[in-house]
Amino acid sequence: MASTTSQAMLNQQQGLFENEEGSNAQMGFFSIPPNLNFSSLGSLKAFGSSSIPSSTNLSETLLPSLTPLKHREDHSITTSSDFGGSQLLSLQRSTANLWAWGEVSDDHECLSSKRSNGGDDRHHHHMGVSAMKMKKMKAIRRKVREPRFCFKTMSEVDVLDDGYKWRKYGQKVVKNTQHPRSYYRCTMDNCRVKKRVERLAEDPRMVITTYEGRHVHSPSHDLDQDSQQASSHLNNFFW
DNA sequence: CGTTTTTGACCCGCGC
DNA sequence: GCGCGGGTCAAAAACG
Repeated sequence: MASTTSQAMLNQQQGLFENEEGSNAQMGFFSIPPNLNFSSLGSLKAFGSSSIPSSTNLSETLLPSLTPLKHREDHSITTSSDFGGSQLLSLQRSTANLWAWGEVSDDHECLSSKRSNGGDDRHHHHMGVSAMKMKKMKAIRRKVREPRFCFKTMSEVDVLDDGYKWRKYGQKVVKNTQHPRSYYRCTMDNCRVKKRVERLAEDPRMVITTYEGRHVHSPSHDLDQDSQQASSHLNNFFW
């Protein structure tokens, strides 16, 4: 099985994030420059609304080194150097960009940006808790949706090493796709962060990773001082 | 032997 | 109400 990998160096990544209130979420989309590899991204953290000044330009304030991506056609396919045998490409497509501006809550809805009026589109409530727990805590309804952060990468490996330890708890074949979606949970107890990994149907080389929740701890797999330093500007807003 | 993965069952929301 | 699709559970298997 593809475990974590330092091979998962990425030439380019794109991401999408959402704050805690899903409906009026403020979302941004960024691309990560080639000089940032995934290991340094590993210290990314899903943010909560508390840490995000909602009225500011995210791409400017939060991610100074990340360039906001405009909707555009990109033809560039850059062959990478190969990292330990795994060859990576950096490729952007307009369809991918379309996806990125969609909803995070459902990957298929990601593809079709379907929210139009800002009325009551709270119908997909999609909670991040299991049915069982939902039953148990019937009284305590938590309507606060976990913050989510989702991005896609061009990678041969499905599960990218983000510095945290994950345990797989499910796998589903989603409709109209040939690649299954995998569900992971952070192994740290009391930490209920989940992540979801799947390959894009249109382009199986693309891996979509969706994080949900915030870690209540630091990465288990320790980063050396340098890499922490290197991504310190990210740490203000992520994990 | 403890931990993780696999995988079918189960639950739930939603559309018809 | 029923069926479908997606998310999670949990027992068994696999792994180290």
